[in-house]
Amino acid sequence: MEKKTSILVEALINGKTSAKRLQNLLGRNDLNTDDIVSIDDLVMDVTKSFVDGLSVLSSCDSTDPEPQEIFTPNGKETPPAVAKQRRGQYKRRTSMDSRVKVSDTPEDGYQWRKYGQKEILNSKFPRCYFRCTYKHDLGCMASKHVQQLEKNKFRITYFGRHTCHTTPHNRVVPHDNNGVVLDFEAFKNHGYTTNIPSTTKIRPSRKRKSLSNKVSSTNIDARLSPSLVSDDLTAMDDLYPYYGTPGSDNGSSSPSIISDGLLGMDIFENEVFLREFMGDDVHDGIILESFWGHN
DNA sequence: TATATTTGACCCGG
DNA sequence: CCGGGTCAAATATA
Ligand SMILES: [Zn+2]
Repeated sequence: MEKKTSILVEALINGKTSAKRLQNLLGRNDLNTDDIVSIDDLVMDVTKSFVDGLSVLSSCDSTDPEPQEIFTPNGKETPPAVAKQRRGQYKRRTSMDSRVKVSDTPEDGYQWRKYGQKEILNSKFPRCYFRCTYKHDLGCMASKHVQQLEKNKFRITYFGRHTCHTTPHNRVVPHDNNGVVLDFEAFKNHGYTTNIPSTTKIRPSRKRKSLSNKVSSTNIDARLSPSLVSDDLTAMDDLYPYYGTPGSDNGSSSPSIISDGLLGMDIFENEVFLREFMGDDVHDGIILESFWGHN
């Protein structure tokens, strides 16, 4: 049966996909508890694909005759003509496990690949669909939908989580930029506070170089939301920049840019971002630190 | 050459 | 059938 074949194929493809993701995950040595859970799930998925596939095979092997190849009467294979464009089953849509944020920029530091765009009823702007750039290379299943609500206002819905463990792009190296202002007001305006558990503690650390060496602390405009303020602004001790920009800049040209801009903070996906405001332009820039961990 | 975007067809649940 | 999500061939870009 064609139906059974498609079920079998789907099962095998699921197994292959899960095995690929599992391979990627096992290739790492800095697994967190989330990854452990993922590994468990992936093993279950692979097992299930075998069970499903075997189930299909055993059910049709004795009953149904083998499906014959289709030939034209004169022996030539049926030409696809314009090709049937028939596609396999689409992957199951998962509206669960989604997170939403509204931002004034569709960028978030991750590398995405656009795979679609749709006009949405009662929406002024089209909705754009993205998946992680490393979906195929690393089996990362993260994706997002971006709906522009108005000028400089985007609603971003995230699905799945990044397992690619790549560092977000577009990073800039902050120099010793005295006089830079950190505008934590950006916090409140992005709706992040509602997503931050009140019990969340900023993990203090003395191992790392204080950021106040690089940014004049007297100029820090700390208008953080109350739950995040406190003396734990020493949590800045825990903030340090990653280096490296896969883009065009070589890191030496960035300092002047930084010192001219206004910096704001961003929190997303357990990471703290510094963002640079240059007039109307906002450049997502520096990942400072993973925020609250699971272990 | 290789990778990213565009875009209409395809898929699927309601 | 419709609306929204996805696929993939054609196209663009470096
Ligand atoms: Zn990813």
